[in-house]
Parts: sequence; C-alpha cells; structure tokens
Amino acid sequence: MVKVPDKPTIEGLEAKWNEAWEHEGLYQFDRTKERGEVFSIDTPPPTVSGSLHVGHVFSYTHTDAIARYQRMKGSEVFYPMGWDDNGLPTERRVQNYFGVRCDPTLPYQAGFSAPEDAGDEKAIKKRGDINVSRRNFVELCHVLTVEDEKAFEDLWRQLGLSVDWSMTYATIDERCQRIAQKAFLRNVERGEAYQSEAPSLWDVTFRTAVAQAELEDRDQPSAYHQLKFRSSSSGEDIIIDTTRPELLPACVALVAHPEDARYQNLFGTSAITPLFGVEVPILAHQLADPEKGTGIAMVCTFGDTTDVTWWRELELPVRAIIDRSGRVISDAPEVITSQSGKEAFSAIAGKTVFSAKKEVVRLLQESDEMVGDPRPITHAVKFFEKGDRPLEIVTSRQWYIKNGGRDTDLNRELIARGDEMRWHPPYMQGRYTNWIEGLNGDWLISRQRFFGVPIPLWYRVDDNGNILWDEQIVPSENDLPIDPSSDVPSGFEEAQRDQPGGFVGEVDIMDTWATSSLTPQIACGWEEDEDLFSRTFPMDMRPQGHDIIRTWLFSTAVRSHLEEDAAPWKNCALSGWILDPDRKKMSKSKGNVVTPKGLLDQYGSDAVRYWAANGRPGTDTAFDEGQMKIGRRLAIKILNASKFTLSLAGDGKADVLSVSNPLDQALLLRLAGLVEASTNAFEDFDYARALERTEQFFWRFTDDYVELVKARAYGSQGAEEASSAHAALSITLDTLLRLFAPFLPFVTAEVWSWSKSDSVHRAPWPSHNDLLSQLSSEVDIGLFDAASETLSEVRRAKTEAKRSLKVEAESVVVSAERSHLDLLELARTDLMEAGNISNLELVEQQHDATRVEVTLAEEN
RNA sequence: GGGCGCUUAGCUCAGUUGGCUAGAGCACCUCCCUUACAAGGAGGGGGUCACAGGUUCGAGUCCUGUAGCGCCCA
Repeated sequence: MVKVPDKPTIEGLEAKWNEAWEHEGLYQFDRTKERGEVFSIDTPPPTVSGSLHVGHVFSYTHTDAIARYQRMKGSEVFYPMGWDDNGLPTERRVQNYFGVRCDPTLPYQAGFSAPEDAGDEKAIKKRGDINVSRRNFVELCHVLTVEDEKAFEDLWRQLGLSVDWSMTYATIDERCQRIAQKAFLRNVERGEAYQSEAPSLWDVTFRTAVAQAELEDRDQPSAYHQLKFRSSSSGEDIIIDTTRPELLPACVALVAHPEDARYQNLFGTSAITPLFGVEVPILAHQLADPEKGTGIAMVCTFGDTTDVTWWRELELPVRAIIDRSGRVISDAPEVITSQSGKEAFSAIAGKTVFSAKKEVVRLLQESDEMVGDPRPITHAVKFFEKGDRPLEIVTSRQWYIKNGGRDTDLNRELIARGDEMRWHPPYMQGRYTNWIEGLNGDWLISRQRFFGVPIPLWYRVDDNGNILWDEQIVPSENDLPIDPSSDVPSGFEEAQRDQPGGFVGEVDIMDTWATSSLTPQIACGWEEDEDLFSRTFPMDMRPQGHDIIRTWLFSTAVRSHLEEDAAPWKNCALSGWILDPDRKKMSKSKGNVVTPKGLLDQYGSDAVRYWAANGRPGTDTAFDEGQMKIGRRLAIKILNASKFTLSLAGDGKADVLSVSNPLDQALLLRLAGLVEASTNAFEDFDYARALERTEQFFWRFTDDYVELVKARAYGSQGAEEASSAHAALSITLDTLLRLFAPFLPFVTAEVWSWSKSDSVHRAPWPSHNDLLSQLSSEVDIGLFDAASETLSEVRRAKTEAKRSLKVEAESVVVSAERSHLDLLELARTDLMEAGNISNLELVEQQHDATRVEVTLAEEN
C-alpha cells in the first residue's frame, strides 16, 4: 500500500520520528551479538557546562552518519552517550549559582539541601558563601548538571543522533567514580602511578597544579632587567638579563652555553647575587641561549620550565620563595645570611609577584646593582588554558601516572599503539606521535580542587603527628567509590582522623582526564560487566576534535595500554573545527558561538546535518547557513521526487528483471556505480564523499532521468514500457533513500514509510553487486549521458530563445559519430516526448564534435 | 626555531592511483507558473588551479624551492 500525502512537508518530522524510534527501540543495542558483529563507538562525552554550540552538532553528526551506515550494513551498533560534568567549569558554576565554597576538611553533612536563594545573586552576596564539605559540594553539582544533561539529550534527539539513550553515563556518577578509582589503584599497585615531591606548574587563581597537556603559551608584555652579579674570584661584574628580578632570592646558579666564548673562564667559579649576597655556581648547559640577553642567565627555583630542567640536570638545591597563593613567603631562605640580604627580603615578604618585582627593582636601583631601566619586551608565558594569570612553579607532593614522558621504552610503546589504529585522515597520526615524542614528564593527575573524583587513599600519621606519605592506606575495591575526606579506612575510627597514630585522608582529587581517559572502560563495562566488555572492547571508533589529540586521545591510549595492553580503538576519526565568517575558531571564550537550537528549528535537523556532513574529515569548516538552506531544499526535493515516483510506480514490482528499456538499464548501471562509490567512501570513514556522490546522482536523476521518462511512465508508450520505467524509478528511489538515510534520517524515514512498514534505518545497505548481477552485460552506461546532454541542448535552445520549455521543437538535428547516434536511437521516443520534439533527425558525421541544432515552432 | 595542514570562480568548497574542454552550490544575469517540486525549474557569464622551477607524451594532481594563512609544539 502506498500512501503519499498531497502536500508533503518536512515540518514536524523530527518530533514524529523521534517518538516512533523511541517507541520501537530502533537504536537499542542488542547485547547478544558477538564481538565480530558489533560496531562500538566511544562517543566523547561533551562538557555539560553552559551550552552546546554548532561545533558539537558538526562533529557528532559525522559520527552519527557512520553509526547509521554501520547499522544498515548489518553491524550491531554500540553507541552510548556520556556527559562530562567533571571538572572546573561545573565547579565554578556551582559556586556562583548556589553561593557555596567547598572546604574538603569539613565533614559530610547528611540531609543538606541546596540553599533556597540559589541563583539570586543579590541575596547570595548579602549572606556570603556557605562552606560545605566535598561530598555536599558534589551533590550540589549533580543538582545543576542533571538539568543540563536533560537539555543536551533533547537537543541530540532533535538532531537525530541514533544513540541508545538507555546507556548514558556521567563522568561524576558513582559508577564512573568507581571505575576511575579502581583503575587508579591498579596503576598504583603496578607501580604506574606514584607520588612525588616535585616542582609542578601551579595556577594561583585556581590554586591547583596543572598538567603539561593543559598548558598554553600566551604572549605577555614583560621587561628585561640587567642585574649585576659579582664574580667571587675576580670581583668583576657579571651582567645577566632576567624578566623576573623578584626571584633573585631564589637564584641557585648562573648558566651559559658550554660553547659560549665569553664565559669559558667563569665556568666552575661562582658569583655573588646582588642585594642578597648569596654565592651561586656558574655552570654550563646547552639550553642557555647565547642570543638571549647577555647569554648568561640566572637559574631560580622556579621561574619557568627551563629552570626546572636546569635544576634537575645540574642537580641544584631548592630555594623556593613563592607560595601557593602566588606571594613571596615570609621567611627568607636560610642561605641568605647577611643583614642587608635579610632586610631586602623582608621588604618583599608577603608581596605578590607583581609588587615584589617593583620592590626588588627599586632596591637594585638604589644599590646601583641594576644597569639602566627595564627594557619592555613581549614573550611567551605559560598559562593554564582556563586560567588568566601566568603559572608559577611550586614544589609540592603530587600524584603522577607514567605516560612515557620519562621512560623511553614506554614512550616507544605508546607511539607504536598509534600504528594499531586507523587514523582518519591519516596525517593526524603525526600529531599523536609528535606529542608523545615531545613529552618531558609524567602525567600529573593531582588537582587541588573539589568537584571531581577523589584520589582514593589515606595516609598513616605517626605518634608524633607526622604524616607518613609513603604509608598509604588503600581501600578495598569493593568499597569504591570512596571519599577519603569523609570515609574512614577499615581498622580505624573517625576519631583517629588527623590524630597522632591515626590517619589523614588525601584531599586532592584527580584530574578530569584521569576519568575521561577511561571512557572505553566506562562505556564497555570494564570490571563490572565482563560479558558486555568482551563484546565491545577494544572499540571500533573514537571520534573527536583534532585539538585534543594531546589530551583526550593520548591519555585514553595511555590508560588502555597500561590496563589492557591494547589500543583502545581501531579507528580514530578526527573532525575539524567550526570557524566563524572571519575564519576564527568558534569558542566560548571568543564570544563568537552560535547555538544550534534555533538553526534546527529554522532549517530542520536534516538541513543542519547536511551542512555538517559536508565538512570533510579533519577539515575546519566555515559556519554557513547557506549550506543549511541547500540542505533544506534537498530534503524538500526528496519529498517531492518521492511523491512523484511512488504515486506513479509505488505499487509496481521493483524488480530489476522487469527493467527492459535500455535507458532505464543505463540508469541502474550508473546507480550501481554510485552505490559502490558511496560504500567505499563510508568504509574509509569519508561520509562527506558518500554524501557528495549521492547528492550529485540524485540531482541528475531528478533533472534528467525523471524528465526523460516522465511521459513513458505515464503510459505514452504502452504498459510494458511504462512498467520498465516504474521499476527503474522505484529501485532508484529505494536505493537513494538508503544512501541518504545516514545523513537525512528524518525525511528518508518519512518517505520510506509511505510505501513500507519497516524502517529505512534498519534496512540493509544496498549492494552494487546485487544490482550488477541482475543487469544485462550489454547495457551501455553512456546512453544516459548521451540522452541527457541532448535534452539539455534542447532546453538551452528554448531558454536562449526566451521561450517556455514546453514549446514545441519542430526539428532537432543531432550530428555525431555513429556510436553516439546508436545510443540516442535507443532513447528516441523518450527524448522526443521530454523535449516536445516533432522531428528528431540523427545525422552521421565523422570527425567534428557532436552538434545539436534546434528549430523551435513559431511564436503565435 | 621544529612539525603538520591549507592556498582552485566574488564567497564556501569538490577534484580518489597524473589523462578529454578544471567542477558544484551560493551570489550575479536571463528566461519559464510545466500536471513531483515557485520554499521551484531551465539556462548564462565568471578561474594564469598562490608563485617559481623540475619529472612526464601529458601536472590542479608527483618532486624541489619561495610566499602567505592556520594549527600543534619548543
């Protein structure tokens, strides 16, 4: 039964079909399928703070197109969705929205409910922040993120993602916490995670350590200051350039390039620091840049990461003076013994870096130990990517996970894992390899924050009250997840917390990536559902943006390598960014973000998906509403072409064997070529090419083929000729709907439903071999082109004469080579009817190009 | 400074192992209410394929170099 609406429309299709899909459980994962039949997708969970933007829609559409293709190809698609609500952005929102601060030393307060004035800025300001325990704080985070997750899911559904919504997870939910803690404890057990008292990058605003992967360089105004050190042997001045004179009391050495002729005689001697009178060695190191400043630099603990390298490699002492709030500590390093040195230090004690710098400069100028004035420069300074003050380097106890940054064997192994994955596009593997090659330390996972997964450890306290960091108390895996700030280790009582002979809880949490690097384990049910795990891991595909290869992709590869001795996925599909019309990356911080809801409403989800699917894998794409208009037009065209085809031919048998007309056969031969091209493109994860080919074919189909056979399909040449056209139309439409289904799920589902009771989204992907095997080998594929070109010439003549297309062409003379004419002869009647041609003359000629002369009827 | 990518029509972009006259859409111009579609259709104009060399019978495509833009890293 064919039921074609009189006036088909794309309005409202999203709501209609989403409801149907949900009702039928169309995208539900069948977990009885074997590993070989499953295609599992490790969807990157979007951050649920604030809102989605079109960049999300862009890349998630790419994944969905592939998911839908795989499903039609017969794979059982495992396609869960997660939410990343872990981490700083949520934490900040919760603080502001509820007016609370987290104090991890506070005990959990059962039955605590959200402040009633939440969201009321004025009221919160008046009352001030309420201090809450970590667990209470995390509970408030849940209150807020649940709302966001709902909004996100609604949007994804509207977009038409074929996700199994019964399998969602959130990176802060109990299960994720348990998995993250368990994986961490396994790392500890195997010696892959360790704690270390070491210099680490520190954000003074957020008061947390940050990892190498979270850094970014930003150009900052600064100034060179020339300081006069004094050689302790000769008493001569040694002039050094520094941008951080305030760190002078933290100076532990001077360093110059080993081949720098100017300083050869100083290596091995020492110098006296200005103001503070401390003797420091003069050493050689190849990282000292002879071109920079005077070529000799002061090493401080710690001004930048180069200082850390020098400190480590030259085995220098620690003389840190900056505390975790970014201020100079109150007591001078012991090495400063002179009265004047102590006085100078007390002048900067407690000051911020900024004020201390001014004070030191003033003192240096007063004592004539600075040459000239500061010379302004601009240079790159390391920032936390989410921070707005330069990072300091402080020494503190932190947990690390080995990632190959300090171990060449592990480094090589991780690089080799890259070869086990197919990269789309392939050159993206280079970024992965380069990142690993450039690592200079292990992965620092401790964060001095609150909203996140706690590091699940306690430490013993000795009888004198000293914390014994090396005597860790590890929870039983069965008790996970735990929060050491409120849970008590077995064998202890709460009263022993922070007491001599008792225990202390670890107050730090884990880096967000320490959880999100486990999405394959989380999604596949690692350690909790071994049956599911065996059917889904390693996963078939990880889609993600190319900018987070160094973070998400890499850290996930690390965890999988350590835990499973495997690459986490078989394919990595990297998508590009959305650029605004000025070709700048669309991002929240730039304020150029476009939200997708309005676009989906305005153009329809299929249209927005069409725009997204046109973005090549890995290629940045400009935001372009024009493309959405085209997508919308395409969707409407599909409705109308389907209406025509189904109302004429819908009840006929779509049987290749009944396609007897040569033109119809030529069309099907081309169709087989399209199916092959589209399939190959999809196998290569190149959804964009698959769409492009299908779209191209579709327009040729409607503009040329349908016009050529229209009269015949209405019966002008008898029943048998009509039924050949009907079958060709049906087969072609049926095939095109399948090929379009991964991109335009709504309009294809709608049209499919006019004549069928199943869903196009579970229909088998077409096979070009099936088509070819049923077609006569004598079909000439050139016939379709020859006929359409001739029809085009007739149209051109009419248009150029400014006449209507339905005007009669009294005579059309085609002069061409015999073979070309033979083809046209096969489509003679179709051509005459489509062009309203009264006399079609085919004239053989040998060498010249094909000519079409058209004589139109007189105007009356 | 190192690595990677990009540069094709006014705009956004295709162009798969080298191969007929370099394509599409948008925009622009002209025409057409035609019985699937006026939220449409038919046509038209528009390009030194960034630049310079090289390989080849043949280069947008391969090689080398240069310039500009972007990204990642130091």
